[in-house]
Amino acid sequence: MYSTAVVRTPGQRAGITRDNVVAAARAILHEEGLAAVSMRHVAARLDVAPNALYSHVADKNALIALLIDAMLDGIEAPTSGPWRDRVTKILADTRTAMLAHGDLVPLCLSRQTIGPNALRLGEAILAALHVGGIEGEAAVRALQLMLVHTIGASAFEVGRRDDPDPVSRQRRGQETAAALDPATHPHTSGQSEAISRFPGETVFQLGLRLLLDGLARDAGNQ
Amino acid sequence: MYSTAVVRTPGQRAGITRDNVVAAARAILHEEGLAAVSMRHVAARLDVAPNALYSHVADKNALIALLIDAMLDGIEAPTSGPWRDRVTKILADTRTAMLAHGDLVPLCLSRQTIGPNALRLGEAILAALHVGGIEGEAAVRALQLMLVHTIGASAFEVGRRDDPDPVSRQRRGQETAAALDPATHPHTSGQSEAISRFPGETVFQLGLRLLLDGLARDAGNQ
DNA sequence: ACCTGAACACCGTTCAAGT
DNA sequence: ACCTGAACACCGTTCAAGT
Repeated sequence: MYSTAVVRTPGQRAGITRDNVVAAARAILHEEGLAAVSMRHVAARLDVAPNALYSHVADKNALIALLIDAMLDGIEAPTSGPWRDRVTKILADTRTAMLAHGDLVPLCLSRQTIGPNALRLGEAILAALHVGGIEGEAAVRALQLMLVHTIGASAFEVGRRDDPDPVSRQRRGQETAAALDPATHPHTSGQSEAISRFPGETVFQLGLRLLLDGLARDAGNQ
Repeated sequence: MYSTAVVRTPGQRAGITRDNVVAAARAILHEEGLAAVSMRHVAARLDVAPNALYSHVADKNALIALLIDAMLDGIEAPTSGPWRDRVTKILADTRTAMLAHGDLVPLCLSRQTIGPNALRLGEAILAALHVGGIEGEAAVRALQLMLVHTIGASAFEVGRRDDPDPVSRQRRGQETAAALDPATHPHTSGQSEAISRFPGETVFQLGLRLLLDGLARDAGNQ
């Protein structure tokens, strides 16, 4: 497929654009996962030398930032309906998009994403909060709070989904059997089954509801 | 310091233990950050060959898991006082520990941590929730919800703290100026200052309060 | 401006061998 | 069981050079 013999000499151009680079990276991300998204691998798929990418992207970090915003591409922001429903819809769609790109989720929390899609959806949420009487700095804190919940819950879910049986995996590395000892860990041992599960949709909706309830109440009290 | 000439022949032992490996990794983590925590670097600090570590640790993944649990080492779980204060104390201390080991935080969300410290603190939170009338599966979901918030907010904070001016950094890679256009992004442009800030302590305490309020209310209604 | 060749300074992990 | 030597198959990035 890719990495067929390159027949270009130093002076010739390959006709690569930044969109091409991002598209190739996305393809690799979906087909082989984040670990396979290396500069060299992306370059090979485009049939260019590894360092050719640096003409279109500052470094790998910048490429990842582009991938993150591209993940939010299809999400639309409703402009009508009750404000809480609007917020919930946007964040639920965001969660769905993140679950489809699991590898990328942990990176979303640890870097501020200010791509066009992130800005568009953030603006829509601030607009909806405004309708609900949440404005100014309070609205920004509310947005950040809900982003932490949405991205955090998604990362939590992906980690458990992609790592089916961490108990038996980690057992040959730590003394985990203590969790099952009712003497030292009565509550944990009784709920070990529930702990190993993570009903993502349920927890996401529950947390978002609790946050919105509280935020709406705080706004009303002022 | 390390990587002085190794004078051991194949048959001889270096006397390394797993605790030594973890300690060396922690030292590197603190002094040079997560990126510097490589198997080869850790081995060099212990004056052993890179592959010698595999006698004490399954792979790098297992080493990271040990580092994560070690991060929670000093946190104590209160056994008296109001149940909400107990939960808040444990999670606030967890947040503090995470902020001190910023690099590690994103990894905490994407992998289930079942080391002894994580289990100990989880048990303490479940015990406190029990006092508050939150039991069984509801308690587990409450715990997961609060962990998502605590770890998520920490990751959010670290990402912004360690990346001081992401706007000017990413500007040479995406069209971010749209955020400042009042026509398309009225709410965002008006709050761009507040958005670039993230008052970690405030947001953490706010979110935890809202979650606990809601959880307590839900428990009372049943 | 865009691309290649070559290189630098790294990675994690495995395999065979030594005591 | 614990460790070394050597190797495999990779990384991201830079520098000089070509058109």
